Amino acid sequence: MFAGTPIVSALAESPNQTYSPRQNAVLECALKVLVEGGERALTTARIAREANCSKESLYKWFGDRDGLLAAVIGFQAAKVRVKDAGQGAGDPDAFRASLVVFARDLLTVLAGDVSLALNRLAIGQASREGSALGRLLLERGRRTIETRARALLESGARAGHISGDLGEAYRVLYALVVRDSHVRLLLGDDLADDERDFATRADAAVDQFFRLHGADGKTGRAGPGPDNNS
Amino acid sequence: MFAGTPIVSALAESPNQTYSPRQNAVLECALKVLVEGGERALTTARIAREANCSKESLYKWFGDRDGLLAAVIGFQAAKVRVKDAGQGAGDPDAFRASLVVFARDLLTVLAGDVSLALNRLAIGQASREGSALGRLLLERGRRTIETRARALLESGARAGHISGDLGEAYRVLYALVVRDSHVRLLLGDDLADDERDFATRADAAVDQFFRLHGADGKTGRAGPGPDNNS
DNA sequence: TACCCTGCGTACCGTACGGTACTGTACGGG
DNA sequence: CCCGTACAGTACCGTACGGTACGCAGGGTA
Repeated sequence: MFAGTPIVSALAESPNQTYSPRQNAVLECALKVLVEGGERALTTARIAREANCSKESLYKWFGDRDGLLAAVIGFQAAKVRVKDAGQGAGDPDAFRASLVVFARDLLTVLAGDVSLALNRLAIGQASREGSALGRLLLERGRRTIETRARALLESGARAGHISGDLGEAYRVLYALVVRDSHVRLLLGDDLADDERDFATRADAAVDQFFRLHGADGKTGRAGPGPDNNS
Repeated sequence: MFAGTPIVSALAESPNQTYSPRQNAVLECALKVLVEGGERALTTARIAREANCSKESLYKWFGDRDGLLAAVIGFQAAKVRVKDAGQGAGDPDAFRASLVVFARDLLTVLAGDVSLALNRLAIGQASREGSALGRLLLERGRRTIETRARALLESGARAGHISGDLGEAYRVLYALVVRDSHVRLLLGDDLADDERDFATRADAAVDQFFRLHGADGKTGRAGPGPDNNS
């Protein structure tokens, strides 16, 4: 996913606390436990046992359980990097293709086990404690996605492919791509077969996006806008 | 019909399980506790204390804690009724107004304390236990909203105001109205000022919906296409 | 009055978890 | 060789919770 691609603007990580390799290994282990068993399984004893470390070390490194959870979220967010996808903005087809790639990536990330587990964790803690984890997740995870998309849209706007407010355009694109799939997945619902086809969904969503925010007349496709509805 | 004898799982069958007034009062109280303090506060002891009943009664009525949670969700869902809003379909303006009302109601419900608390509860339990609560919530809560919207859209389609597949239209409408607000609220994020203006949001979303699914040329408004972007 | 049923209040039990303290051990520098 | 540091492993403690058992009051019935 972020394998060989070059890393772009990794956001000013001033508050980004870094950990030693050993601590990162423990966090990776905690993440695995979280994904496998949910929050209920994420006990300090289990993490310590799974990671072959002592509970005392956990508390020395991360303060308390909440600090550990925050570290897990920050650790995962640090692994996600913004792909450099703002190229080829001059060509309408290339721009459209970039949007489709973004949409497909977005769906893939949101539907992933790790993302779902972390979001469930943050949502479960949102009621108490001022939703610190939720804000952390939004700040670290969502921000990177948004910056990537906005850079893409901005280049498209400069090339005259789309019109309208960029922030509004981003939100519309996000809505058309994700729809209610994220919440339903968080609730444990299964996506329908056609909903699982992220490539087709991304394509259709970008079509609809261009009908709302494409520069006048342009659909982002070679031919006029399709009408595959019965 | 004697109430209180059978201890059913409340999840499997008997979807129309009804409770005595006393039990409903207890469930109402449990709902209040849940909204105020989140799942962590929803302990059997606290419910019993708050509702002036004994823990033993709770277990006799609802089986165990999970049964109680399921009963709370079912109890809340039973309070939500589908408003009969499919009138005036012949008039385009009235049809559009009905959609706007639906959109505003949808946002209001999803942003409500009770809805957020129940969704957080179900999401927190989604990882373990096969996400029974999540399915219950989707089945009871979402279904009613969807039926109302689909009836509305169907009447609009019959009157020739919109085109395209109805299911697709519903999902697009939902996406344009809700966007990512639901997830962000679940995560504890605060909506921006303009996002909190549900009336304006509903209006704009319906505008966009008509541009995607309105019968050719029709925007659902008296005048030409709107320009609500800054 | 005797009996029974319902349900409140509460004491109680087992367990699980967060957090702490203690011990043993490997390592590295002086 | 000694000492400080870091860390694994584990025993331990206080607490909170789910779930159960028991006592007791009120009301209905005969």
